[in-house]
Amino acid sequence: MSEEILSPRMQRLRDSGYKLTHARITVLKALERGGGHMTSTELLDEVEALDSGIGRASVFRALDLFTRLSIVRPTYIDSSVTPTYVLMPDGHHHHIICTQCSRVIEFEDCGLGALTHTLEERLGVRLTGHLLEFYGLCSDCKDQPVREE
Amino acid sequence: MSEEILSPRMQRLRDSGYKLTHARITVLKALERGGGHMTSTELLDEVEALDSGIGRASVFRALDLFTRLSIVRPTYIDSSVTPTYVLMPDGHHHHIICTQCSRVIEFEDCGLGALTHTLEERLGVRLTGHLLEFYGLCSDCKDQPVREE
DNA sequence: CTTCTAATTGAGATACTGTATCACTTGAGA
DNA sequence: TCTCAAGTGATACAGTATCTCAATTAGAAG
Repeated sequence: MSEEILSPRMQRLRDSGYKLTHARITVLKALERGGGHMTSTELLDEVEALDSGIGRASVFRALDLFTRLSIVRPTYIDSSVTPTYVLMPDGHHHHIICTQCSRVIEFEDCGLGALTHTLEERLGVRLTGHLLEFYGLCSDCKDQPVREE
Repeated sequence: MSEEILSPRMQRLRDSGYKLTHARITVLKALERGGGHMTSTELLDEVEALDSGIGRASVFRALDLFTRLSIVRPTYIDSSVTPTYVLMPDGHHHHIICTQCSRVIEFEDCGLGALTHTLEERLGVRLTGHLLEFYGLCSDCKDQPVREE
């Protein structure tokens, strides 16, 4: 395998003391294909398409590991039954979730670099990433009353 | 019932056109007792303790409604199977999650008021709340290598 | 390259959480 | 008080994540 070109994420895996296994690499590829937002079901399908030999358990184990490494982050967008896994390219991600129609609007600038630094110094922690979510009504839902579907 | 003293949250419920039912009030009380972070299981237990006549379905329905009103927000702190419901007193909440031991450290100031305003103007949305999560290692886990338990 | 070993995996049974259904009850406006 | 849409409780059901364990594998050492 062409292991000479390791993506930064795979590098991070190895540097943290984890093995660079076929299953983990495949899950990472599937996540990257998904465009950043994927439910576990969508991910399982994508992994299945890439390599049908990989078991469910390994996919969930990889997700769990990636979460701990801030490569990915589960969040609740639509259903409470299935988290959506958000890929965090540089350890962070920001979006707006419409609480009416579940539309997700992403945005880039958050200006949280300074706060990250302040928190690390003040609390003695080591921060590897962050997720900023705003909730509200998108431009389409804004003028409709808040009601159940 | 002493309905004369309505908490701001209950007021928000009614103002949005929802009935102020016994089940919803009880779920809100249980959430407030829980100190702000509760899994659905913990919440079900707490509601059971307050009034054993309330059914599971109503608790989940209330959570769903409260989520849409930004009274509460589910987030995945520990396991991906059970979201933790975070009470958002003023529509927003901020915390740091240790990806090693799952400890949650809360902090107050986020300085996101200006960004909220900018986003509303630029994107034409109506924002009712936000959740800011930082991930990393707490002061206790910082010096240990990243490993599975 | 071969050996070695702890880490990791795959399969599927299992556990558990959230949802759907439906007859009954209730909040709140008239 | 009356009325009825909104909401509820019970429970069966659906679907997702976990657990277990024998088999496999990544990567270090020789």
